[in-house]
Amino acid sequence: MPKVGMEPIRRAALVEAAIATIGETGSLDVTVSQIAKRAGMSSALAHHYFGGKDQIFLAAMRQILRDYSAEVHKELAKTTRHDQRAEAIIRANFADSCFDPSAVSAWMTFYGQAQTNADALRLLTLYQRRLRSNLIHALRGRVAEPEIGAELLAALIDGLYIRVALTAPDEDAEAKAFAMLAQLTGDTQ
Amino acid sequence: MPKVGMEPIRRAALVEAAIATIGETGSLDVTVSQIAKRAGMSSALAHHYFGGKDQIFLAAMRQILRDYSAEVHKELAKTTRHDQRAEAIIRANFADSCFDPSAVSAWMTFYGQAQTNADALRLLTLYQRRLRSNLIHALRGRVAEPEIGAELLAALIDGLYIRVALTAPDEDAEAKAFAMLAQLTGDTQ
Amino acid sequence: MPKVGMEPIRRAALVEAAIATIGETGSLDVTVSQIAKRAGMSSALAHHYFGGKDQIFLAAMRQILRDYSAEVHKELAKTTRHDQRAEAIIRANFADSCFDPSAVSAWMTFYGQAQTNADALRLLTLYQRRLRSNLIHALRGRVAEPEIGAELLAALIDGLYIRVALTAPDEDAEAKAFAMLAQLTGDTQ
Amino acid sequence: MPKVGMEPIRRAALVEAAIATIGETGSLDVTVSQIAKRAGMSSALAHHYFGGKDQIFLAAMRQILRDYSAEVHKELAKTTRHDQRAEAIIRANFADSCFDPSAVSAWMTFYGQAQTNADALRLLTLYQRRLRSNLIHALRGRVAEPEIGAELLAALIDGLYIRVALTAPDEDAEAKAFAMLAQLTGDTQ
DNA sequence: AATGAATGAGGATTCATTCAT
DNA sequence: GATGAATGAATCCTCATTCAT
Repeated sequence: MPKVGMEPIRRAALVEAAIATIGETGSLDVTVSQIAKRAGMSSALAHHYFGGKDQIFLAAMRQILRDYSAEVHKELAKTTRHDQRAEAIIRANFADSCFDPSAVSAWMTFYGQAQTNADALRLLTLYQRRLRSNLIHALRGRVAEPEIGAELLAALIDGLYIRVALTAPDEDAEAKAFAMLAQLTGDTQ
Repeated sequence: MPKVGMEPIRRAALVEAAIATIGETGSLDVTVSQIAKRAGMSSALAHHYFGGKDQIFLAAMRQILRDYSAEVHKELAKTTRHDQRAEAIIRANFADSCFDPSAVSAWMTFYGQAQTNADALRLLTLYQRRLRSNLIHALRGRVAEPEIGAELLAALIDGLYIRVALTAPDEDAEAKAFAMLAQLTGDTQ
Repeated sequence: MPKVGMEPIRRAALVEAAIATIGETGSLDVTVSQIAKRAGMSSALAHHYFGGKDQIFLAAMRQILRDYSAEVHKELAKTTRHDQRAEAIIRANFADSCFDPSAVSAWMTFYGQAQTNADALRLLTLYQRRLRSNLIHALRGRVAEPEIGAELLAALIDGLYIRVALTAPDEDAEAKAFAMLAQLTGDTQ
Repeated sequence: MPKVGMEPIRRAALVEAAIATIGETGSLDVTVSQIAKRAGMSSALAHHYFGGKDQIFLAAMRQILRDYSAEVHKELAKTTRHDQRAEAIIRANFADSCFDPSAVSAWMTFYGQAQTNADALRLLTLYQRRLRSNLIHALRGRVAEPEIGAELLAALIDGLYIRVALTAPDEDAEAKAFAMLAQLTGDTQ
């Protein structure tokens, strides 16, 4: 057991533990000690590596976004047909991994944080910009005004996500987003 | 200065102060003392009337929902034409009062709370059910499947609200919701 | 046991406890808890009344200076002869109370604090200004240049105090200061 | 790059870094890590060489005293006339190097430390004894009672130093000490 | 010789909550 | 009805110190 080069390992463990703890608790009201204990180290070490609670949270958020991006890319890679890209994005947004309690909690608290924490807001904005530009690209050629269509679809995705994640876990959000897409593209269902 | 019958006045003052304080802080990280001071009384009294912090928050949320409902009813009352009801609901959801920092903060923290706090979740579900049923009613006769249309429109409203409230304060969310409605009803703009 | 009007009592108790604790420890490395416990209350209450550790220390320093001032006035009040005032001031500066371990500790840490803490520096300057002006007044008519004489005598008093307080507890500093005064006034001893 | 014989170099670097850090901070509230980093090594190594924080401080104090002694000897070496020695000592005590922020800080914290730390007290006593014996020697033949004169002058030097270092950086302490010396020796200026 | 890793202990501060008046 | 008094519990963070490599 080498005692060198632990930093990335510890950081990753802490980020994972942070997400898990937030997920279990359902809020940001988790202590550094809880996270550190779950990650198998002292809270002092957590501070040593991250500098403070906020930065642990921020790292966790970045991880969530990375995971989400990976999901999107995975789905996009599955198809080569351009007219299937929007569907792929929708599928990614409603993948099971997105409804993992940890992810839901992190995401919701994320929205809360964005009001106070500039870094959180920046990350959130980044996510939204990416989703929007992905959708614009995917809708080009399929709808008359891709910008507007993307905006609507993006908002719908966020809105459906919240509904399903919070209040209606059993609904098929994906199907609804597909319906909306059909509506936008004028396809007959 | 009568010393009796103060309860409702005190409670209202506390609820108002709670909303204002949450709005200013941008999070639920506000102390009972802050709220009580703003309401012009001791924190002990706040506890006396509400029993605890959580219940103050809950009362504040109820108030927010009441305000929101009032806005909806006000808009609905402005028109007698049934085919204007959906528009009225949209207008209510994007009224200036909904973008008041206090309201945004309360609403976002609400989403966060809903994961842990059963009462918060119940209130949130209530809101969503009401919005949905209002929309179903409003869309009846205008779209083929009012249930699905309502679902889409509701999700879109929530999604647009989050976007605009958090990351794009200058965008015209109302116009987009109208566009979506036109899309659903098949109206040419 | 009335439960109202405790603030001044608590504050006084804390200040006294702070001085005593600093005296016992011999440094500013004392915890708020220690002070609070000695004063018979929780550390939370200490914070409640003073706002923070620094302010407790500051209050303690003010108390030390008040005590010192009282000593000076007491000695000055003992004589009506103007040509005895300098002697009175010297006596006050070397009164037993000034060599109380608590006072010595507080005074020394005071010097240390003055470099970092603006308030501490202000208090220290105040003390020095007062001593100087007292001495100028007392030397007027007895020496050719009261300002310079006062400066010298004041420095000598501080210097002797430090020596005696720290390294030579058994020396008679007062006698030396009298010798210096005689030197300045040209009196034959 | 030889790996042997580093000890004295490391120790010297740490001592210098300690003095500089104390000077910058204005207090003893500096961490071993800060000192070690400034000295270009890990805090673990600092511990390895010195055994603990206290010993680093002590070494720093010894260095300060060494520097001070060097200043005294330098000034004494400049003159061969015995009746100029007292002046030389005074000049050394108010040399610019003595008012270097680092030195002032170290010196003041020194006074504070002396109450708790036996080693610090020993060093301080050593300094005072040396100053006193230097002055006695220098005053022999110039004043009737060199012992008393030395005592007075030593106290005056310390007192003036504190005043000037802490509260009146622009005053000419040296001139005042000269005035006092003239007073003692009965010289007309 | 040198260091990154790791922690235990502690400390200031905050706050919801209770209680005597 | 109302409040000042009071606190226990908790939390973030710091730091000297130790140890394996």
